[in-house]
Amino acid sequence: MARTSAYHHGDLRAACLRAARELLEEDGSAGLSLRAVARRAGVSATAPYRHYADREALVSAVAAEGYRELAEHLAGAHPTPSTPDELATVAVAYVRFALDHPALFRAMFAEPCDPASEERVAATNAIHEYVRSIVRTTFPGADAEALSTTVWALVHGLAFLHLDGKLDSSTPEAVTAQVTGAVHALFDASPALTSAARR
Amino acid sequence: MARTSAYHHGDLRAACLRAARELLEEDGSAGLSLRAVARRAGVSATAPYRHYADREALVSAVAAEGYRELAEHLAGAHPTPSTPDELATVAVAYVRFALDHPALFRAMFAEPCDPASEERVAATNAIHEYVRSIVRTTFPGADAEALSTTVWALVHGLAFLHLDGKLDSSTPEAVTAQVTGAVHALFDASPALTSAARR
DNA sequence: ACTACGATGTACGCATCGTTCACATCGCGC
DNA sequence: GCGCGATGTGAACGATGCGTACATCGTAGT
Repeated sequence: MARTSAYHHGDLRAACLRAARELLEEDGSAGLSLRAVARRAGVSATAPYRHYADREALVSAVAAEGYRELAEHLAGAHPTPSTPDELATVAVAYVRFALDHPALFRAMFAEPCDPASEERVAATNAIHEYVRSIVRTTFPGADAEALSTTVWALVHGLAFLHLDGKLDSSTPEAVTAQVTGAVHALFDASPALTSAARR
Repeated sequence: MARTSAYHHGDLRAACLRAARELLEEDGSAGLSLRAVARRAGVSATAPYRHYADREALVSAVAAEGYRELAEHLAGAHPTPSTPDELATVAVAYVRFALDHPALFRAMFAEPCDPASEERVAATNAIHEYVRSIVRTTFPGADAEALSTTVWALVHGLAFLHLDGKLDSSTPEAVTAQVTGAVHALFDASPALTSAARR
């Protein structure tokens, strides 16, 4: 905590983000108050306003960070997926991320997300583009646009259903099996999709 | 507003629910405060506490009502879907519902949803069972459990992605085409699923 | 007919929150 | 040195969730 002085913090912006992340993981979205963030950063209640216009801006920043981490996490699962199996691995990583960071994942997707935050739209576009590129290499003949949103939707829906306890998330294996099965169900249709694109 | 007296409201419970629904559609989830609900019902700020333990309980009640309406809406789209096309119609209705009642839909799914609310889990179980029954009649040979959660996840994900503006929701036709296409992509795999179940 | 009681609302208070505004304090460029 | 812009402080306002004590009603039992 490189504090430049007793008065000035040094890097309040980053400290707020870190505090916000921690509060999110600890107390859920409800616990994320600007005042609590300020408290945790050891700073007055109004100091964060120097760096974030309002609570929404802070949440957006946290969400954007979450998007970046998600992207890293997916890339970590498999750098260059090019088969349905490898794609399934990435899908499992997506759902795992949601289950490992439930409050963060909800903050990323479960809020109105005013489109004004460019940081946010850029990050989500990156995710979409990433999925698109995977689909392109995995199914060169298919309609990449349509198929990528379809697979994204499938995985995204699985993540939310798991988060809401609608699906069996008791063991990592159960989740893996569920997600892998669902992805394969979709990809067994790839020949049909491919021919449809050629038609 | 059958008010039994100037003092007693008559049916505050129902009035609160109605007010909450209205506030949700008008101001989004953030605008849903117990005090605002009380105000709209023309009653003191703490009166609703007689009927709902806390804010969370009210939201749960609204969400449960939302689940019931969703079920009705789906049934209205097609009473007894038994082909992929008819199932796609129901899927479109699902996404439409989300887009027509964004705040309500988010309240239904985008919150931690403590599993203590039986009203809520019962309602969501009903939805899941409904999907399951459709899948069973549409694909008698398939693994109904696996396939139904897969299709639910697909549609659910599409709904959220549309809600978040990640997909083109500019015209109803675009939404319909998107959802129909995705569902068909999944169902073209049904023979594979069926054989897998038999294996 | 009266009365006691349980259900329903009200009045009031407390802690917290988001946000604003005037002011204090620091570091850096002149 | 020193002045100015960036950064952080403090008090304050209105709104919120929620708890507690009290008021008011319909009604059942006498």
